[in-house]
Amino acid sequence: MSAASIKEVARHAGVSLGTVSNVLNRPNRVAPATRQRVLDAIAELGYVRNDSARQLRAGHSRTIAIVVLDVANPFFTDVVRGAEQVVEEAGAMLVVCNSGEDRARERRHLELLEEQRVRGVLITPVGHGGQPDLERLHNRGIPVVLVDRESGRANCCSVAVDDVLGGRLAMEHLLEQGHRRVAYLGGPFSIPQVADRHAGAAAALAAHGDTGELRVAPTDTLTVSAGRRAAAELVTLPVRQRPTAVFCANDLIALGVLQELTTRGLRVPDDVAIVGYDDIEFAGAAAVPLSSVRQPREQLGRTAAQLLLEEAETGATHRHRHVVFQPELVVRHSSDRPRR
Amino acid sequence: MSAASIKEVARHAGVSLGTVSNVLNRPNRVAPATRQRVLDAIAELGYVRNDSARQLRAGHSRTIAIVVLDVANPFFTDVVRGAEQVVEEAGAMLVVCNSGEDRARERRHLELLEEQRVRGVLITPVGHGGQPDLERLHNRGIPVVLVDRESGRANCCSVAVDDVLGGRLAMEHLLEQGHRRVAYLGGPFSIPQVADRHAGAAAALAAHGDTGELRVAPTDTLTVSAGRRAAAELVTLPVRQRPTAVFCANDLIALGVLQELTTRGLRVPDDVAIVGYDDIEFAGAAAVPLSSVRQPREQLGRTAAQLLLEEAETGATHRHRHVVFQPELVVRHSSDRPRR
DNA sequence: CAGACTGCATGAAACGATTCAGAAGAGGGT
DNA sequence: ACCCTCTTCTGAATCGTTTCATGCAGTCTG
Repeated sequence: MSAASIKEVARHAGVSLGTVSNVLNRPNRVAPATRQRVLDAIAELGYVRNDSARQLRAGHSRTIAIVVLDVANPFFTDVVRGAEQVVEEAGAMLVVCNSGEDRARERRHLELLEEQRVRGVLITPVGHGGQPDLERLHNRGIPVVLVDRESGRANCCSVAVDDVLGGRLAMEHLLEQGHRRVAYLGGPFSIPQVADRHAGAAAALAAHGDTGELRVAPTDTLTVSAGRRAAAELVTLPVRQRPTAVFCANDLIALGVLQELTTRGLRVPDDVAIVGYDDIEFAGAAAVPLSSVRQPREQLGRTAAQLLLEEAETGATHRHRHVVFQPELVVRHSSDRPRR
Repeated sequence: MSAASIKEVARHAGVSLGTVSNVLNRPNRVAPATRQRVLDAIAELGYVRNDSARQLRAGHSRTIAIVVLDVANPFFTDVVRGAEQVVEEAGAMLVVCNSGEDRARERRHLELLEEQRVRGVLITPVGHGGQPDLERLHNRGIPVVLVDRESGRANCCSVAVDDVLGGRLAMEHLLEQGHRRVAYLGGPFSIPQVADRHAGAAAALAAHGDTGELRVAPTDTLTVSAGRRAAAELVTLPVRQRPTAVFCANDLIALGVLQELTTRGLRVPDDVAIVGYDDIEFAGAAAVPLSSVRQPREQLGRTAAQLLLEEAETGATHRHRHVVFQPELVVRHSSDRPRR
């Protein structure tokens, strides 16, 4: 049972502590015969390294943490998968922590991670990210990379996706399909993504020159049912004022809109076209396959992890970088040119 | 920068090591005045406990790991959320590891977790769960709880959901709605869940007495596109042989079926009724809201974590338990009684 | 053959927290 | 004065690993 230490391995193999350690960490410094004896002893005793002792000595662990707003959100799960690839390649371990959009839980996680002397932290902070908690980590020499947040003038790396561009792409596409009355559904606008996507759409309309209208139908959350409610309201408009297309701040809203419109006998895309955002797995599997703006989610995770590892290795000489990815529009049927 | 140790705190406050430790761990053993001086020193130096040293001394960590087959699967994310609640309440930390259905990665994770001397492991193992890796953990005194796997005669606790019952509930419901030709879509049957759900459905049909048919349309995966393909094939049957209802091994398949049938002009539920399994978030938001068998996913996670903590505390005297939860059928519109 | 070098093995010191036997001092009782 | 008890504080020992100065043979060089 339990707890065979390096010392017992040494005794068993008839060598000293240091030699066993060398076999483990610099095998080629040890004569083959000796090495084999040690390896046999290890196998026989079922010895397993004690990482706590290692870390204590090393001053830090080899694990990297990612703190996400919601483990169940497909956006984050894909980011996690991306980060995982890079971290594991580097022989480290990725642990996933869930803040659940709760500042207190976020703080508690960060405290525990700090106690564990993690090698670095990837985080999408609750709120905008000017947290003093993050500041503290940084001061303590623990690298932090912001995910899907602009760090502004801040003192850490960040990876994000250009949401303004995403909004523009969606709007340009709708304009090309001939739409001139478009609604933007989403909210709250306190979420940077929601505001940016709208700003992009508005900019595209302005650049287009033609007269045209971008009506904003704010929602209180980014959920399917919020989408349904918003759609129900749009439908009450007189036909001549009713938007011929809607651009939704995310796919959940878009799915809600699709569902509500269909229920009320409006055809998508012939009566109302829809473009969503995020390209979640179900976007393509909806009753009418949904056009959507896709973000390079795994890529985001991979890059974030790379930046972190880089910073962890170079240390003080590190120069912070801010990587911004470009989203792409995936055109499916919900935004086909209406047949009239 | 970095690394204020307990020793420096002691010097700063003019007390000994042991006193600082007491302030941290048994504050009431220390005179209030002294305690305050120590706390001030801690605040001033920005001291943070070093968990590695703590663990080294204690012999084990306070983190609990959960190893899941797929971080992106809504089933597991809910289980994680449930486990989180319990683990955090107990003042421990939950780390999520992703095996991605890959035995090698699973093994690597377990090795690292063992090196870290985690307090316990919740796991849905790749395959059936007779792994020697798990055996090793157990021998080393690290409690293991199987999630969504029957441990058979095995030497650890387990939590699971009765999939046979779930299959029965779905089938009984369809029989009640008057269906006599039903298809079961799902696969591969090597997945215990797929086989059990079918077994339950078959049992319900047999118990019903009446003649009736349960046709099996095996799929190679449990995805939306697999569902579409299977549905496309069903549609080619002569109307008199075509099933009037399908029971799908999970919701993704069900959504695929719904989509394909709709595309081909068949009405759900009037021409074909559908019952899915898992009750994922999108089940209720589908074009036709989907009837589905719901598993108590968070509950599963909570209970698993409770069993684990219990075992970690009681130690050798622990008696393993196997908890089986009952699923429930959520009836929506995809299985409404057909109007004819 | 002295001196330099190489290859291999050694074991004490350090990392930082916890624990525990016991010292020091205060107060009470006789 | 003496013995007890109680509270409060002390500091050495300990956990398991890594590192590094050191030692010991043997080999090569001139």
